[in-house]
Amino acid sequence: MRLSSFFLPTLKETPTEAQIVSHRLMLRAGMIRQQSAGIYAWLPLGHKVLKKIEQIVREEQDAAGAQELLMPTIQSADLWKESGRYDDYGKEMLRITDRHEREMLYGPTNEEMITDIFRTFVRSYRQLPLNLYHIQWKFRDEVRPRFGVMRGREFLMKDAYSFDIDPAGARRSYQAMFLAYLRTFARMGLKAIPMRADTGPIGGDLSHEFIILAETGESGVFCDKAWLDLDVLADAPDYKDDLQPFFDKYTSIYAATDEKHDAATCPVPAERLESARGIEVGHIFNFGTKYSKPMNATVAGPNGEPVHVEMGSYGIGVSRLVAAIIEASHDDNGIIWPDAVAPFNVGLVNLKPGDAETDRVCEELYVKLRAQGVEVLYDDRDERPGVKFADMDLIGLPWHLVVGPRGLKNGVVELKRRATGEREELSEESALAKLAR
RNA sequence: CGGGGCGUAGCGCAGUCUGGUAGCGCGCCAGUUUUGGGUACUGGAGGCCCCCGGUUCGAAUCCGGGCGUCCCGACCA
Repeated sequence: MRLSSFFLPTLKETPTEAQIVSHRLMLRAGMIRQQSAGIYAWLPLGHKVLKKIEQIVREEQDAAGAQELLMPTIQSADLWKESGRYDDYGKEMLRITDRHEREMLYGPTNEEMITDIFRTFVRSYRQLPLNLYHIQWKFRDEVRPRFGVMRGREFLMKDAYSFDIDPAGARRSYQAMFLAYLRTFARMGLKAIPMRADTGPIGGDLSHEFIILAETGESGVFCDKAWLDLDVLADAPDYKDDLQPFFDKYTSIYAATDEKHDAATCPVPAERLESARGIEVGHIFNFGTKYSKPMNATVAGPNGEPVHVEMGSYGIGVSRLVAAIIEASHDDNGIIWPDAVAPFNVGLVNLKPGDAETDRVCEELYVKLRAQGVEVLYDDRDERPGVKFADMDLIGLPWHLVVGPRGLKNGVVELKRRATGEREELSEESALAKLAR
């Protein structure tokens, strides 16, 4: 993509409404535009990141055996009356009346609907286990939306729902999602720590929150320093194997939010205790038959008798993750995207458009990089070098490939790693080799 | 849902107290200049001063009502 034609409305000044760093940077980097309190339009750069995150979530859900479908954002109130939540959910649920005076709602979650789909089509325990998920916009009418997309009213969420014939099966489903979540966040370059959680209004008896560490996080967390050295991707078992040992290992290492942490009873000695800030980005629940009973979702068991299915639900805040990643990865100059979620891999900076040799080398690099499968944002604008460097740092692409007459005179281009600020002068060929995927 | 703040050019703000031709910086457009970290100068475009009503010869400014938005608290992925 050529920056001269890319829709990227960056801001030099910070809008006053933005209080936290991710919100400020998302506005300044031209990623989002607020349309109403807690409701945002995603501009091209933000949209690209959102899609990258969504895709990693999708791949890990698929790998764990979940299947994607897509349910609507607007739901009928009837299903919610059946589960009893229509009255329980309160003002957070946005209620809508259609032209026929029918009660509708903009879904804050989908347990009822997925249970309805399940009970319509699944008749036998032989069709289990089953895990269905979708990635869809949700709406919760927060009293006080804030912090940009971190706590908006409209948000993109992946929610998965598991169905099993018995509690043992439900536990396996839960463990598979537990593993999938650790892998998902690790792939995004995040350190995510599962913490035992209250089950809240959704109910159930087994639940973990996944908290990623970020200096500017909303809540305080305490954990064993052992967490910091764990490499989940290297450690992860195969989904076909027994996941219990892995689950036991990861649930036994101490971690607690500050509400639950008690210095007096903490099993971790002070020198091994890490105190940090964190942001919740995922939450998983096992809630047994909470919905299958009132909504009568049964399958025929091995002896032919109907059995209420055991369910669980598993959420990841996809749009929140965009902000959470920025909270965890930025500096004074702007965003620092982890490679896996960066909107482009490389920012190619032409320091002197109009200079024949500089233009020629840039065009060549632009073509060759893309041929190598590298996503490139080519800054071909007629702007001052300072403007280009500042914008490139702000939008945080992982690699900056800087081409100017001064370097070309010596046959070199400059490659900068955004995260470390490390710069290296090298030949065009070596730069291409280094950036090859 | 309690308490507070703010709505003036795309963004950041002054002007409101004390009513009298609507301003500044950044950005944008044209030109000159500059050329490896947001350059300098010249010229220009751009405003239902949040909305409705009232007071007044005259309202961005005073009064009443509404809406939007942000912050603190309680609540939440």
